[in-house]
Parts: sequence; structure tokens; C-alpha cells
Amino acid sequence: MSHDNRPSRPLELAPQIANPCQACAVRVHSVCGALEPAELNRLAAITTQTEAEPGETIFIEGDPADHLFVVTGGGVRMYKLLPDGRRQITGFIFTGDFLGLALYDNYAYSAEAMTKLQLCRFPRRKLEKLLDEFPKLERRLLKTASNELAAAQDQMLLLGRKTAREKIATFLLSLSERAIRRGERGDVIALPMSRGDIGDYLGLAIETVSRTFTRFKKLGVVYHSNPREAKILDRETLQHIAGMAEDMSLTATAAFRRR
Amino acid sequence: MSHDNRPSRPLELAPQIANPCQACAVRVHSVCGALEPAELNRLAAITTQTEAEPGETIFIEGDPADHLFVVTGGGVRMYKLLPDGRRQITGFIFTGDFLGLALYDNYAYSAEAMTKLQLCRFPRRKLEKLLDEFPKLERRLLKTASNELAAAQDQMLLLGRKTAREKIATFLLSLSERAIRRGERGDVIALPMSRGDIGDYLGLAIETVSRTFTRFKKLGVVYHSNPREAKILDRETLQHIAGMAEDMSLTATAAFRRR
DNA sequence: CGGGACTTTGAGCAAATTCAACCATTGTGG
DNA sequence: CCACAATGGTTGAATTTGCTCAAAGTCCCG
Repeated sequence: MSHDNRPSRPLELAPQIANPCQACAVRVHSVCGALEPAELNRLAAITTQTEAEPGETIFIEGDPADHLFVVTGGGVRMYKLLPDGRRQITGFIFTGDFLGLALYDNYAYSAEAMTKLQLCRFPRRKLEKLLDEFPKLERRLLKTASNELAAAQDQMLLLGRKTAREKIATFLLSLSERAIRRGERGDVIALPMSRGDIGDYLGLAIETVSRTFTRFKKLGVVYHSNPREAKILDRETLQHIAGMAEDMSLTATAAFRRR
Repeated sequence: MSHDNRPSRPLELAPQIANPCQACAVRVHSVCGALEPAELNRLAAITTQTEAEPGETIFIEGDPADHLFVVTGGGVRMYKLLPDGRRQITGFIFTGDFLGLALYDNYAYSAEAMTKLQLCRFPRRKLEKLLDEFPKLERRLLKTASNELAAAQDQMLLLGRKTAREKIATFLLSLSERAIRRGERGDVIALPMSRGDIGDYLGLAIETVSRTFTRFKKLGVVYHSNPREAKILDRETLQHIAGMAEDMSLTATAAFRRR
């Protein structure tokens, strides 16, 4: 258990030799992509590159929200806890994603590295100053927030109204879509998170996650070479199981049904 | 069923005699509060005041997101549907709240009037132009989005990990806190939504909502003079049942527990 | 080779849902 | 003004989904 690893320390490397943002591979996918190369210097000036080990805590719910982050490599789980230890993972974050979007004084959730992690860290105060200067950046952040809000609503639908099978199917498909969006192949999916993480993300017990995976495997829908990888064999069926909420915008007729 | 009432029509009143925003009672509580009285004219110029009847649809998930709204009177439910009609209510919105925060092309959810409703309607394009002009407004919107994101995460915790009793207790307390924040009394709570709405908001069957209310009543925690009103008799116990996730920031020790 | 963490599988159980009546309130037409 | 339909809410019984508890299997690392 590595929760006593408090927020990470600056990287050992010399930080500002050249502008690290210029060379950053994930820039285009992330908020930083809103800025012109010339403007990037201003961003680079307030950036500290840091790392974290698997299991290490980036910040804890309730901590003063002094920093915002961009993940430049690795995966993060965000979560909230109940006093008795029950945990809800509110999201997984991967390379290129923004972490810590909170314009309030304290983090609303905790964040932990799932894998070895590289991060860019921005002091919140300084970043807010930069927002005043570059409206483009602020607009981008607003769109990011808007995006996350939509994702959160999808997740509410999943948590509140989908069955275990539907939850797992939706989860696999959304990981697949995320991969495709990043130009990776969509059929072989890496699962950097544990069964427990998946359960706490989908509102299921760890055993239910495992059983459901097994069921999908027996159905021939998914194949696992090992627990940390899933290969989608029958996307059609998976989409069918997931409930296909995605098609809603097209059908729209269902909006007239009530239970 | 009144779902064929499509987006509402302009109010009968002469719209621009004086600046209606100047006199607006909910301004301070809402995004409009970000602007100086002088700047309000610009906002007023793109505003249309409209109304809607109970049950009337404001917009449907997937519709082009042409307008944003501020609720100036009444209550709204936002929801998403699965193709088979299962519904998840993603939030209730009341007087002073912003509706339709979506900087993308289509609404991510549907919105329906729960009560007789007054709204200010802003064309999205024009409002976005105004954002360029008034960074204050954009910052306010970003804070609003940030806020909603935090609320969405709380709701995920509730949906994924709380029991029926905890859900109902949390729901009552959050309605109470909202009322207090608005300067109303916190013990007598109006429930403008039906049991079905509450169930679809909390991820419960309608019968479970009803049974849990009855249980609370028998426990002497809550009293209902009628189904649309709840009076909190024993706030302590209610908070205890709710799981008190709110205190997390103080205790923090629980962050080290795992299941 | 052995310990530990994670995963899978099985059996029994419990919380919440479903199905089915019944009750209460409101509005309508005779 | 009353009867009664309609809507929404409550209550009960049976069922089910997913959880808990328990044990065994797998993989990784030292």
C-alpha cells in the first residue's frame, strides 16, 4: 500500500534547457495544443516535469488544489472514498489527458498512478494568470470540462441504470473507442487497471467483473490472453449487450417511451 | 404525456422595452452575475425570455445545441434514456441555474420542465461571441462547469457505491443544503419531482424510493405532510445514514483503507 | 521453490427489483 | 355535488441480480 507517497517531487533532469513543450508528443491531444509554438514558452516557463511510481498518490481529495497536471505518459485513476472504505473510481486518465480540472480551492477527488507515470505540473495560480492572457487556452479548458461533463453523464447512466453485463460491455467498447481515437488498434485493449479498479469504476464487486469477463469469453465475444488484456472478437454482439445508448441521437423515438 | 411539445416559443411580452436582465432577481446567483450592469445590455440584447409548461420538453438529447438557458423560475429535470426506455436523471435544475452547458454541437441529454417554467434563452453562437468579449463571463462559465463536474462525481459515488437508504438520505440532505444556500429554510423541503423522478435520479425503483421514505418516517427522521414535501426532523441521523462522505476532507485517514 | 498479490470459481445470501394489489388525491362529467 | 376515472403513491410477496464469504488457481519475483 503506497498511499503515504504524497505529491510527487520535481524530476531530476535539468528542466528548462530547451522548451520541453515544443517537443512534447502529446501536445496536440491535450490542452497545450491550444497554444501556438511561440506562446508555448510561457506555458513551459511555469511547467515542472515530474514522475510517479505505480500506486503513488498524486493528490488526495480535500487537499488544496495547488497544481493542475497533464499526463504525458502512463495511466491515472481518480476516485472518491466513503468513510468505511468503499471506493468509487470516477475516471481513468491516460497519456495526453488533463488532470485536476478544479477551479476551486480543493481537489474533489483523489488521484493515483496506475502505472509508471510522467506528468507536467502547473501551479494553479500561475496557470489561471495564463488563462487571462490566452483566451484560447481558457476556451480549450472549457471544452475539456464540457467534454468531461458529458462523459460523467454517460457514466451516471451506466451506474444508475445498466446491468453488470451492460456495464462491462460499455466499458470495453469505450476503452476501444478511446484507443481508436488515438490511432491505436481498437480490437486489442490494454487493461492497465486491476479487476478491483474496474469494479470500483463500474459499481460492481470484483467477483462480478471476473465472472462477467468469463461469461463474455465463453460467449466468444472477448478473448483474454492474460487478465490485463482483452481482445474484442465480436464487436457487434458487444455493442448489442452494451445497450447501444450511443445510437440514441439517431433514433430519438425512444425519447417518447417511459417505463 | 407531453413530449411532443418541442422547444418553447418566445414570450408574449414585449421583450426589450427596458433591459430585463437589470431587474432580474436571479442574476446574482447565476452566470449573468459575472457582468457589470452596463455590460448586461449586451447580454440582454441576445436574450429571449420564454416559458414552458410542466412536462414540456426544452430540448432532447442529440438535438443541435443551438441555445443555452438560464432558469429564472421553476424546475427542470435533465435525463438520458436507454433504447428500452430505462431513464437516468442526471440532474435537477432550479431557479438561477444554468441549463445546457455544452460547448459541442449536440445536447448530451434531454431537459424537461418539472413545473411551470420561466427561462432566458441565449443563442449559442451569439453567446460564444460574447464570451470572447467578456472573459469574466467565460471564467464564470468555467467555474460553473467545474462545479457541475464535482457534483457529477459526487453523484457517481452515490450511484455506484451507496445503498438505497444512503442514497435517499444524501438526496434529502443535498436538497436541504441547496435550499439553505439560497437563503430558504433547510428543514422543510419541497419535492417538485415525482417518486419516479427521484428513483431515476438515484438509480432506484420507484417502490424502493417509496419504501425508504416510509422507513425514514417510521424512524422519525423525516415527516411527510404530503408526498411532495419532506420535513427533516432528525438531521443528525440523516447525515449518519447518508454516509457523511462530506467529512472526508477532514478525516482523510480513510484514504488509507481499502476493501 | 515459496510467498504474495491478483484472479477465478463456487455456494449461499441479501438487497433491491418486479409483479400485483390497493390506497389517496384530484379533476371531470353527469 | 357526487360518482368515478386517472394519476401517483404505498404496500406486500416472490424473484432475481449481484454481493459476500470461502477456497482454489495463476503469475510474478525474489
